[in-house]
Amino acid sequence: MKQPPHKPTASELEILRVLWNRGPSTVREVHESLSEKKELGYTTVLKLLQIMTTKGTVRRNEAQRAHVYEACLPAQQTKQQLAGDMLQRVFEGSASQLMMHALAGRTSSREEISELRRMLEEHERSRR
Amino acid sequence: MKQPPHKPTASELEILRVLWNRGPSTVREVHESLSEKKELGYTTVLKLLQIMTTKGTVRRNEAQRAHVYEACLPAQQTKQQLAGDMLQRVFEGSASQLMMHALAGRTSSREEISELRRMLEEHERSRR
DNA sequence: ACTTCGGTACGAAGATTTTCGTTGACACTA
DNA sequence: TAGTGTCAACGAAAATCTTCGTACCGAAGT
Repeated sequence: MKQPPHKPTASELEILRVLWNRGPSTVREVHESLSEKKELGYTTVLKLLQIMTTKGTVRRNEAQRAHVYEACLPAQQTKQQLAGDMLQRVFEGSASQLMMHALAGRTSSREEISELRRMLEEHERSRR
Repeated sequence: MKQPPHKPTASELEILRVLWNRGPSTVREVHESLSEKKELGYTTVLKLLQIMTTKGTVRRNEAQRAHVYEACLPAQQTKQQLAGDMLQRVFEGSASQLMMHALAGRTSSREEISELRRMLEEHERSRR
């Protein structure tokens, strides 16, 4: 069966972020990367990766003794899915509402703001 | 103990949205509102509301026989928390990335875009 | 008084997530 | 070859979420 892309859980997302940043990695590598931030057993990471494999979130290459995992979908696609999901579930599709709440309560640098403006331009241009 | 505001689960969010839209409501009212979208038992909603009460997500007024529930926090605050959380967890704090992915793969109306631009103006103005 | 209706409370089952401990395979090395 | 370290597989426990069935309670009819 062709399953729709699963929405990753919080832990799965942490792992995906490592895979996106590092590229294909072994369990050890993912574990080391995550350990910098918080304590977490090696087998915990292994199990997560195994589950994600059965879900089709990641695939693995077993050619080496230490299997090498990589995300099935590009970061772009999953991030877009997550953002779109929240856009609907929380902000009823209003992107400006989403942005307003994301920006509230933080100080954005001048660069951030001009980047936002640039992105908006671009989006508008490509729209038609 | 003073608990930090809980991040609502998917189901809790659906309920919160009803409470935000309708204002203080009875279980029946929430249930009816949710039933328009999907089938869901009355007691399921009741239970959820009870759990949310113990979590401190909602509070209830028991003056009437049918208790009246309302969200403890204003929509604005919870939404801000959710958006900020995703901003960090998925986009490592980059608002422009968030916006790019939120806008990708959907056609935004001209109004939506100018609304975004307006927001950005305002945010920039209030920044200094 | 008896029944019915609209409500709460409670318990519990099933699903999913998160976390590890243990076992056993394999390979390197002293 | 015995010992040590690295790895995957598996099972399982604990926590959390989601869903409802059942029991019980009071008010309103009849």
